Amino acid sequence: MVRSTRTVLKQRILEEARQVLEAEGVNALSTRRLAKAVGCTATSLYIYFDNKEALLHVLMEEGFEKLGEELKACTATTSPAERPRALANTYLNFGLNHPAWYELMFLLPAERLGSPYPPEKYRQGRRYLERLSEALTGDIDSSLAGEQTLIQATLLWSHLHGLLSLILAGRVDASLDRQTLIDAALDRALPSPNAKGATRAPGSVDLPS
Amino acid sequence: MVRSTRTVLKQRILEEARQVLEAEGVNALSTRRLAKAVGCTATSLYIYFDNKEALLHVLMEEGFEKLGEELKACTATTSPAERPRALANTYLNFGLNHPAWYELMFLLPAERLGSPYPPEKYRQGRRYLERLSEALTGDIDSSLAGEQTLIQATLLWSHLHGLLSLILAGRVDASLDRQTLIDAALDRALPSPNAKGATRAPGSVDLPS
DNA sequence: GGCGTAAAGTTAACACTGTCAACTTGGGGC
DNA sequence: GCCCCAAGTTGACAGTGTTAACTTTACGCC
Repeated sequence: MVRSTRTVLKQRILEEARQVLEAEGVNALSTRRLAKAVGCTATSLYIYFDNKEALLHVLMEEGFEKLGEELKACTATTSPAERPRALANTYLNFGLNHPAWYELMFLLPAERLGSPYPPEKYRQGRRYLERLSEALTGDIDSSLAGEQTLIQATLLWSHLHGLLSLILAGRVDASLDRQTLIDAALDRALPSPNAKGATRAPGSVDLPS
Repeated sequence: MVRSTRTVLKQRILEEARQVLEAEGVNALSTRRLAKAVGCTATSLYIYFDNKEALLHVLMEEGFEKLGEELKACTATTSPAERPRALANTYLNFGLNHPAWYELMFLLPAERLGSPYPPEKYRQGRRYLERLSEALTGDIDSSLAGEQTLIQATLLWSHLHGLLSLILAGRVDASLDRQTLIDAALDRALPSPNAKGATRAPGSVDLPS
């Protein structure tokens, strides 16, 4: 291993990890493989990360960052009325377009990530819920509405997450059109169904394949 | 290894697997561990199962069977009106009371189960959807309603599955009462919300811990 | 400019995992 | 009583995450 001046190795490892994740999914990530691809030994990884789990946490936070920015942008460019549906679409699109990232962030069993995922790292995740809550309550007095709003936001999240899980795992009936299913889910999950008919709602999901 | 007359070893392996699954979760299941606990070598497993995946499939089918029977019993003992909510409660209870089984059956990433889960083994799973469809349409002309009903059933399933996933992964806000959340989910997810107020609906979820 | 030190990386090993080829052993049928 | 085939084992391969002990290298300091 050529000793790199002022360790860029960590970044090269992470870059390789990103590529492997996107190309082959989360369980193709192995310490030894990353090390080999990057040209060092497996133990060198432990200079920069406490363990494999810590490496995955870094990746997860990158994912949270990315999703967070997309949701933020969505919030900024939509009216309060259309915001809930637009946010939901953004969330779904993220999962459909980056399935491996979504699996890493939300689908990976907690045990494989070192039992309790550090709570402070969930703050970023909580922000999504707060953003959803704000959107659902109309951006005002979100803290006043309190529990009831948090419940509604959690329910919306669970619905989106459930649908995404089933789709990504390939468990939905193949005869069902994905977009139809998603539209129906949004109509059901969102409080204000201004279903005017066949016109696609703003920010509708665009399928990857 | 004492040679057992007329192979009971397979059953002993499965029994041990069930115990490990329930006691320590799905990723505590390892071929060598099961073999050691049962008193044979790891390779003996391959006499009775093509591979580890095949063993897990057997367990999964047992789980499907169990869930299927609970749903069947629920269908038999409820009126058409209360059936959808009762079925949903049965599904949720199964997941909450047997988290490891639920993880094995619905949460395990498909890749870890040998890429395409044999489609014919999904028939059992499809039955749940059909049962849901029947319940949602009022038990009559379920085949006539067709796609629209299948969509609604899939949406209900995805909602229940999403909520269960988040709860089992410990990702819902700790300040939220689980039962409150579940009740709210059922009110939202089910078509006929005869929410008469504080009276608990029949077949309401009873929490395990 | 040589030198010591601490950081950066490596080697070798441990304890696991799933899986296979080749071997041995034992019980039941002829 | 013998033979055969199924049942089970041995030993190995390739892979996983991880650790302790070692070597190498870059950099600041006198």
